Amino acid sequence: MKKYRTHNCGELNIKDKDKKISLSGWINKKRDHGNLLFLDLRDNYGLTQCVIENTHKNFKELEKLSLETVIKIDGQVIERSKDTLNKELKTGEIEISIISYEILGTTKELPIPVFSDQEYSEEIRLKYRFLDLRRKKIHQNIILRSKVISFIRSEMEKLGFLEFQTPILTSSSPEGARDFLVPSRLNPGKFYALPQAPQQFKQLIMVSGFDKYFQIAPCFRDEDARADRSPGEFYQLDLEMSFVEQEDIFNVVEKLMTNVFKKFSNKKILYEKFPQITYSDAMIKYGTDKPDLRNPIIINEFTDIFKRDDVNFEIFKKLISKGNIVRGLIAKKTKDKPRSFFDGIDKWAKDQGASGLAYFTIEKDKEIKGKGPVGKFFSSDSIQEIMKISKHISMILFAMELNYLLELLEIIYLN
RNA sequence: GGGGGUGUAGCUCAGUUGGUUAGAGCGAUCGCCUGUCACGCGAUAGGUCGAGGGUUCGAGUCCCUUCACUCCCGCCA
Repeated sequence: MKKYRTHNCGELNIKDKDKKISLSGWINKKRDHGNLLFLDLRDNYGLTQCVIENTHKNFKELEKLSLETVIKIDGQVIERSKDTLNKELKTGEIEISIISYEILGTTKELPIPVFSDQEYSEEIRLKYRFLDLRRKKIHQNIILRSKVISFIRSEMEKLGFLEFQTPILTSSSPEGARDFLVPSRLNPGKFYALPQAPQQFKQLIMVSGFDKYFQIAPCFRDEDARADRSPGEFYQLDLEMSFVEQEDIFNVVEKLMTNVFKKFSNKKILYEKFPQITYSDAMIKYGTDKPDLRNPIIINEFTDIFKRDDVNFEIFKKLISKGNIVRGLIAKKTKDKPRSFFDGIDKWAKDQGASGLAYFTIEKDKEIKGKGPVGKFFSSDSIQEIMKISKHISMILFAMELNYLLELLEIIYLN
């Protein structure tokens, strides 16, 4: 018998029935029925339910052990009766009848429970990082990250890339972000910088003729955090190729990204070949150089509508004559929204620094007409002209400046 | 650097218009319970209401200062 375990907590099943085994792990959860105790033992690989009855000499001791105590259990694999199977668990067809146990590590009272889906503030999670990383979801995320990175390495190698490490302590490079600085003991008053990206070193590699380089590279930037941006330090897949054009690089990255998502995600992959949009097209249609193409809304050009004689929106007409343009969003299913919905959007636009938001909804009862603050300025004909863009529109928003529109996309999409 | 929000039990949170002894769930401790898998039931312990100052007969609640966390802006190829 091995000292700590013969199996891990995720591998025993009905085929191991009657085997004498040993497991080591953390007590994930206890269910104490007084004369019968269930104890879920957890390790990196999974959970196994162990069971002991009050006729056993160790029953009272095991009952007293607190969660997260690390123990070794010697026992026998037994088949669960049909009505006590747990299909949620890989090991749910069996359980371990405890023969003896040994405490490997005790615990104080836990500041945060491991067995819980409750969310905790980052502050408390980082303070007790070792407990946070024991929690199921976080633990599995870390395992997933390891597998993704390892997969990326093997894919890059298959594509003929060589992996290089580059130095961390370096001199400052003239990039946009502020450098992290590390004082030098040997040169008092002088500092190393941490690399914002492996820029200089990979260029050295490439001019030395190594042809294809990649690195899962640590990058350090001394800038403030954001909700979606870790402060200071992150990793990026960094790559360089020799004697190639833009398309060659797209081919490598597209293949890699689709393979990663095919392997690790169940989500539908929308594009094997990434859509290519020029910067100017993206700015005109979406108002951003990183559009989310799952969002069907695009920004339309309405300057000509406002030039019509049967449209009497004088403020915009005046601005157009000075060379401004009018662009707008068409939103669906907004006709029956309460006034507060529109006021909310208007207030939001003002919060963003705009003077306000011109909008109207379209009524289609007897004749087509515009409703809302600026609806009366539009003739039936001009609205029909707008509806050529989409038959299903019910609201239209105008703004004179592109920047405000792009963020409106998001808020309307969500509503 | 600027603006907003939050801070109450170990954790997650409630606390009305300023008014008696500040509550709940989970966790902990103790007791009961032989088929649970978020087991169930009962009891007990646990509080500098972030800190400091002020207003008031009286402050978790109002005001000022300060600290921490958090979100947004700035910043980040």
